[in-house]
Amino acid sequence: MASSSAPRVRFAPSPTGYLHIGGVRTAMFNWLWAKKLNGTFVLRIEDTDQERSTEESRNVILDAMRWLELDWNEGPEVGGPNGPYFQMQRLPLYREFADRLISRKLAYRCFCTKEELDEKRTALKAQDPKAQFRYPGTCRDRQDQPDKPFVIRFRTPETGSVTYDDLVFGTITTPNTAQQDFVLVRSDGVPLYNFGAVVDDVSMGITLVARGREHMVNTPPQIMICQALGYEPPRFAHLPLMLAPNGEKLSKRHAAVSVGEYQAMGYSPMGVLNYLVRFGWSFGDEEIFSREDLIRKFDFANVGKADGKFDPKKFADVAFEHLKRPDLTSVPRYQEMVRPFLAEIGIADPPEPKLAKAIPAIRERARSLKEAADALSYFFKSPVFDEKAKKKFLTPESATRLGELRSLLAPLDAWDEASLETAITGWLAAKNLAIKDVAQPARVSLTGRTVSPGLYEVLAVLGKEESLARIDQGIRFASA
RNA sequence: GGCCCCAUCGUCUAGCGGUUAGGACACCGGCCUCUCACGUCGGUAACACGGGUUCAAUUCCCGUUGGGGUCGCCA
Repeated sequence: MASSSAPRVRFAPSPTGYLHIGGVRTAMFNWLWAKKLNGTFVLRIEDTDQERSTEESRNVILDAMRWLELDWNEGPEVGGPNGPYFQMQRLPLYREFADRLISRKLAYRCFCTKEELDEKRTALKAQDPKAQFRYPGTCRDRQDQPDKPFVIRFRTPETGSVTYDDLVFGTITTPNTAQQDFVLVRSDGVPLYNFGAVVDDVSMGITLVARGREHMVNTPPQIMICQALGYEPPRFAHLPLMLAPNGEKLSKRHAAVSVGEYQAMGYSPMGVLNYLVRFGWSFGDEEIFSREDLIRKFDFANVGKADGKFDPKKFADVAFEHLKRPDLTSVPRYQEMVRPFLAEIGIADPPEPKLAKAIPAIRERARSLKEAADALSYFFKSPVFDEKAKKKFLTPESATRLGELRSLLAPLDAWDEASLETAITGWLAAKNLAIKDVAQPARVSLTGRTVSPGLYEVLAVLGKEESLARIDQGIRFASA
């Protein structure tokens, strides 16, 4: 399927927590690029931090990816020709690549202990807090000491520079003096990020690495490793950062940052994706996109360079737009998404036809699926009365009106919105009344509250029998 | 501090030498209206600063200022 020009991209989260919305944006940009160009999206789990990696976190991340419908062509559970897709299962490969570098003197064993180095580092910092500690090169040319544990360090060239052409930032040049002899493999044989990522990227045939700008500093060392290994480096695209409203690094201190929280709040997957895609990327003046739109329109050429600040209000609005518009969220899809939220409030199995009729009535006044469930509740359960509303609108005088309304409705055969409107407006005209004279008492009777969709819509969704029963109850309350 | 990056309304952004600097969110008014929404009309609001280049700079170059990333046997 994939032609030779089709990109191979990847998303490589570490399973050390939830899936952060910044990570979602990175994953999505990669995914969009693969979809657009018929490429391959690889999901790789970077679990080399054994202290912090957990299986639970891995599952949370995979679930979030699935919820967002960012499907991967190769990776956990789907497999693929370049597996395994968990770094801890690829240890022999890293060993092999590291040995290659050592035998060519491009890397060397370092027997300095972490303690020794930490001591030197803290001593230096104590002397001059602004000084940067660099590995002094103690083991660069030292003979092997077979009994002692060692890390493997990269022999960084002392002159020259690394230049690459970033798809977003353009040409970036970094002097090699900015680098030290960094560690490739820990003393326990587990690779560090820069080495593991490069070995995997080259062995998995990754052609473009798109990731957050915080990784820009890792790119020159990674290119060095890549070239030392004898591979052509992939291309890079760094994405501007999503900061908190106050300009700090966005964390849970500032806002909800995990996908799971937005799912729980009742945002739709496309609501989440649409907000995040517009963060750093634009397509003229367009704000709202369907998934298909995005695949067609996305391009790294339209990714901006400036960091931005997260805006929960805008996020909520974009999410709402997706829920509101039938062209973006079909009624069946809406039903499927709102059902878990209905279940949460005790409406376990709402009948499909009624739900399908109710959704168009509430969708433009529910900013989230959670609000939608609430707005839908009285269609499926007895209304819960707002006491203040009851007192204000279900009065003895309104009892008369409600009685008349009931008499009007009781003989009606046609019970659709248009017929109800015709019948009721005719009656009002004959009685020289306005709809507002009867709407609120009727609304409170039918829904238990003062806020709801239009009266005719509510009646139509509720059906004749239920509507009459609720009006009767309203009359009883009003007369009491 | 070293290295790297960035700079248009409060926020997300359009703009790719000549525009009344556009859109969206938020905010403030009006309209619509059976409530609430939706919708709709309008308003407030931005090119950080200083030098160049050019007939002409928001746009190109340099500097200043401001902001950010990163300096681990984390990723």
